[in-house]
Amino acid sequence: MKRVTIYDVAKEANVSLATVSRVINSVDVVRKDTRERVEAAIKRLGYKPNAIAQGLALSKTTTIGLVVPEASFTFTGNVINGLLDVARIYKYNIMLNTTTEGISEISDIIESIIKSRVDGVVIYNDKMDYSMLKELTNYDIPIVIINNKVSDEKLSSVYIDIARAVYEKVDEYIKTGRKKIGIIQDRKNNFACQLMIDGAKKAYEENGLSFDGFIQIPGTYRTSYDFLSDHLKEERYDLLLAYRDSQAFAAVNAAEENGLSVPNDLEIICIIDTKYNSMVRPRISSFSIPSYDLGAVAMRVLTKMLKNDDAYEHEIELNYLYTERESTKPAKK
Amino acid sequence: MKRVTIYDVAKEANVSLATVSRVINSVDVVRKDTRERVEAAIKRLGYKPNAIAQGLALSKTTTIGLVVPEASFTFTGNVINGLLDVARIYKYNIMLNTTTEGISEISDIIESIIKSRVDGVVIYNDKMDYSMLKELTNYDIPIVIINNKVSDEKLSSVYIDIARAVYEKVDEYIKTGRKKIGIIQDRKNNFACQLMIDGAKKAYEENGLSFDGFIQIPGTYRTSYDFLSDHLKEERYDLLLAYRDSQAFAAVNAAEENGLSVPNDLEIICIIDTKYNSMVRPRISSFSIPSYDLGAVAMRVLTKMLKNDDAYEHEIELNYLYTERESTKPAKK
DNA sequence: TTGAAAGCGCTAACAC
DNA sequence: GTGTTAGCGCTTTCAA
Repeated sequence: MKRVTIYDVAKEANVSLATVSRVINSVDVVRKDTRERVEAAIKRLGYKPNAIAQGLALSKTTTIGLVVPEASFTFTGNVINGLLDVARIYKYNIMLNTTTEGISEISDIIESIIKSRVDGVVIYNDKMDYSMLKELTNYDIPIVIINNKVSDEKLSSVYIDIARAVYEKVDEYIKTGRKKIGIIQDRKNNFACQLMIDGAKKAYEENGLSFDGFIQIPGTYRTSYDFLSDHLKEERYDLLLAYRDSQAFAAVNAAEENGLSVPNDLEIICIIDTKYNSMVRPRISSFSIPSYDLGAVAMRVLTKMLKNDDAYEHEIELNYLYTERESTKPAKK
Repeated sequence: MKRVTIYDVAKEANVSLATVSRVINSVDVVRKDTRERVEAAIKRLGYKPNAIAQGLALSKTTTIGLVVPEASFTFTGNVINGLLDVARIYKYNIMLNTTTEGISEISDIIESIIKSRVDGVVIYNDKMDYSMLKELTNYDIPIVIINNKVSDEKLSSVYIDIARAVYEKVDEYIKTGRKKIGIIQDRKNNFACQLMIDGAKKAYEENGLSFDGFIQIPGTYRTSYDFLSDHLKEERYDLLLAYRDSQAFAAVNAAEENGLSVPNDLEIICIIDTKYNSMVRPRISSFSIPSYDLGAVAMRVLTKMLKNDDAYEHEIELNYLYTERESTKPAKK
């Protein structure tokens, strides 16, 4: 089936290609009857405009680049869903790119983003590489960063104040006498993990204490679970904070297999929330980070940037909510 | 920063744009010193070829369309990872599209796929809509379907024989006297679920029995968990088969909260495998469907189709493996 | 209201 | 080995 072009339609409808172009772009000057003739021809031929040619003519692709960390999409998935739903509304296409461990690939991603001339980029990447940003802003293409508070002329961000979330929780625990708090390292989310530490530190310091509960997983251990199984034999905690759901599960399992009952002997809180948090037993208390909104808002901001609409904030903080479940002791009312 | 074009490079290097084109496409006729001059100019100007213009000139975008069901990416995520890894090797870009419940949107997706003139399409979608396929094959664009056994001239598929997996398992259970087997409906995976039923039916029939264990979740129940909590009060099963991990968890939770111990009073098997299966307690026995490979192989097949290499099979079946964990009784050795 | 023609940035004959 | 030029399919002035 030969691909039908605007010329074919023009010939079929007995008009010039300019007129066809006007019809498909709803330029309102076309007379009703010729428009109908063209529309009929389009339908008859099954014509679909070539977005590539349009992109070339307009220097505009209505495509945005999306960069996310590879590996698990459990949490990222929600972000993507939010982003896609909004992108659909505005008819934007999505070019998906994932970042892998190998740092060298970052430049490949930039290369491909620039080459494909996307109109904008959304980056959701924990190990935020500022060199990547710098290079990208060079091409002055609008960028929205998810989960990082940064902004610049062509750069906005949508994020959650994880440090504050942790700060508040830790402060509450310290004030109620549960001062031995650990934060489990998350190698795949170094940045977020650092924010957690920052929040904890602040809470400790404000209470005249100093924080030393960062639990580093030695490289010799294959999983957090393996390490925690050993670690919890020697070290007692009142509360363990994990970033990802799977790390919270690892903590629960390691605890219970060491004879520690959750939440009585050890409380556990997860930062991000996924459906799995309410599926395991005990259910894991967590902050419910609005992951879907993170994606949706990011895309919405990007569309504003793309139409040079200045009515938007460059740094958008979304609210989290703490959801108490069974892995923590009920708060005193 | 004005976007630099091939003309700018040509001028800078004092050659014609044809020569620049040859250099960036590594056409080997260029003399060494002029090539170096061009390369220097490219670097100096920070030139990156415009893939859109290339796409127009070549009628080839080196982009493939990927269609996946939205919602959870826990399992789909692995498929995507596999696909992306291979796509990266062959320098293909990915246009991501998700299908939602609303059936009307399918035509939008096709529309956007055709318009963007991708070179090929990979579809991973349970509720496989054959009308979608028909329309897509009309445009004779190479297509690879994941999780569905179909093929045609420009159509290949990569799949797993879920019916057989279930058949074998069910047969084994029947032969060891555990005949009351239930299959939990999965509304989000109707097709896969039907395959499970087919497999079970076959096993029952071959054993002179008939299968009536399909557990439909009434629409009035919000979750499988809610329904199973009630259902398991009235109905006893030897084995429950779930497609997704979350449904298996629902079954475990519902069972244990009804005083049924897993696996002693009730065994549970999950079809697809995710990391969560080994994180919950009891760990869930499952088939490990090679989800990553599903994506990787699909992409590899697609690249073969794209270069008109005929040395590939149109229907590729991948093997599954059964992994026994704690939600089933140990097989007698 | 419609058509002609230039141009978007690149590739690939075809000349030289 | 390198340059010239005609497309690729579309949008958008500018004329008519």
